[in-house]
Amino acid sequence: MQDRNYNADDCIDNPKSVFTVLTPKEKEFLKQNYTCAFYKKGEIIFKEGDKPLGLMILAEGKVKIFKEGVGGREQIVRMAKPVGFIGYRALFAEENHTATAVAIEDCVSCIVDKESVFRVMRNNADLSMSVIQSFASELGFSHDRTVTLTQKHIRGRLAESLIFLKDTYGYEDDHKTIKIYLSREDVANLSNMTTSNAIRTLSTFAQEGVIAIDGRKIRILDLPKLERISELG
Amino acid sequence: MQDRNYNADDCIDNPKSVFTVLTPKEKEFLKQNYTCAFYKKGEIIFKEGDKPLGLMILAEGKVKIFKEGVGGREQIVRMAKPVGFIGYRALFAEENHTATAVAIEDCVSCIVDKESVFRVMRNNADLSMSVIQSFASELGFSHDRTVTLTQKHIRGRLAESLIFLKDTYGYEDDHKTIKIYLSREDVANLSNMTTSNAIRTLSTFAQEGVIAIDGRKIRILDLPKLERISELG
DNA sequence: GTCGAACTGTGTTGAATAACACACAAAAGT
DNA sequence: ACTTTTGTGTGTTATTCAACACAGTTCGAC
Repeated sequence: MQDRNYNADDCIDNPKSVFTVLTPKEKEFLKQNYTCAFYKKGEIIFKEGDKPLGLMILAEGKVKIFKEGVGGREQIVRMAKPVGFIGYRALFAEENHTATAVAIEDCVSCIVDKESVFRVMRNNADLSMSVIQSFASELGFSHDRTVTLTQKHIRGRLAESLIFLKDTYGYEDDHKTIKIYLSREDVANLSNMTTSNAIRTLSTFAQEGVIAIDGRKIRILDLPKLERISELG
Repeated sequence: MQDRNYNADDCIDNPKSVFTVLTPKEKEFLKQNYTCAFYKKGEIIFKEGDKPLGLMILAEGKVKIFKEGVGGREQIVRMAKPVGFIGYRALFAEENHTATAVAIEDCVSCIVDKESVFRVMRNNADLSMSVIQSFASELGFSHDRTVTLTQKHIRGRLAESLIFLKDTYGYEDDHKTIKIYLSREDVANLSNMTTSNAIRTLSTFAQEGVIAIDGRKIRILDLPKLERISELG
């Protein structure tokens, strides 16, 4: 965790961030009240129980957010991508973090001081509405996931997870390879199954020609079929 | 679904509602832009796919919100109580409803016109912040639920559901009976299990002296033990 | 009050999947 | 280069729980 030569202002000026609704003056204000941090792959960004210090914006890299369940078994509840918030739920609920965030690859994250965020939000209703919309979408996603993970069978759960990863991170230049490289264990923790079963089911999908596996690289060969598997449960 | 002699202004003036942060003028404005509706027990308030018309406030009664999953099997994602919002996720996400709401008992609900809500929120940051906080809490609850429903065993899931119902609706005057009367099927749909297993497990709990059952009336006799069952998974 | 439908309760069977055990490969540290 | 650790892959066993079947009971409608 150390600073690098990343241009810190990028995440506030980034056209894909929610900050596009801000006035130049407000952007300037935020830029004066934030710090940037670098995280190596595998590093913990925040932990269950930590107090949120401010609004964290993931500027570069990918992050998994998970909760520890029965017997320390982890369930991934969210996958973050740039440019997006991380740890904002706890901040706005005025609680400590109820989940842990770990860098999947090297990351750059900016933290805007809590007071500054709240001050800008008081004056700019558009920002508040953006935050509300983020929450509303996220909650919808969480409800969907609850139903999927509890009701679908292993194949359906894995298929849906692969589609979710594709939708979230997109493809590499070949338009087939999912643009994120997870361990089998992470795939399992995302899909509510054991690592063994994730490995087994991925192999089966590969045998059936739905996907191709090369180490952690997963290529989707037959998306319609994958969607069908996901639908059927 | 018909109007009754319920004093419609109650839900906006109610000290437990989020509207306490409004100025008298703003309250007056909202009161001029909303309608009230009465729903009989078992009636559908809104359905998956419906377009949200405004911000619904549950003024009286209890409501279950559920999603249809694999093979039409329903999963209850939320239990609403007065005074609280219902159907607000879809409204703020600018989507159609992704879940269905059904009255568990006779209900009164007020709908504040969408435009009016948004207008007041633009001018009153406190209201926006209240909405944000509602969302943040709800999302935390949903994440918790995902982990519970996927990882805990039947006994743990049922125990947690009973505690959840107690925390949400409280006790009757005897300080033991949970103040909501659900069918075994609803208990099952809340706890991700079949009706048969809900019945069976409730019986077991009763035999063990943890709870007492009298029809749909459930009395918690040994809360610490119930909490232990929930903890263990 | 009577009928039918929905709800509740209990036993049996079978399928899904977690748990475990182990072998091998790859990566990381010394 | 060697060891240690971590990740991957595969077979076997054990357990949980859904599915099904059926009987009794309560509730609501007529």
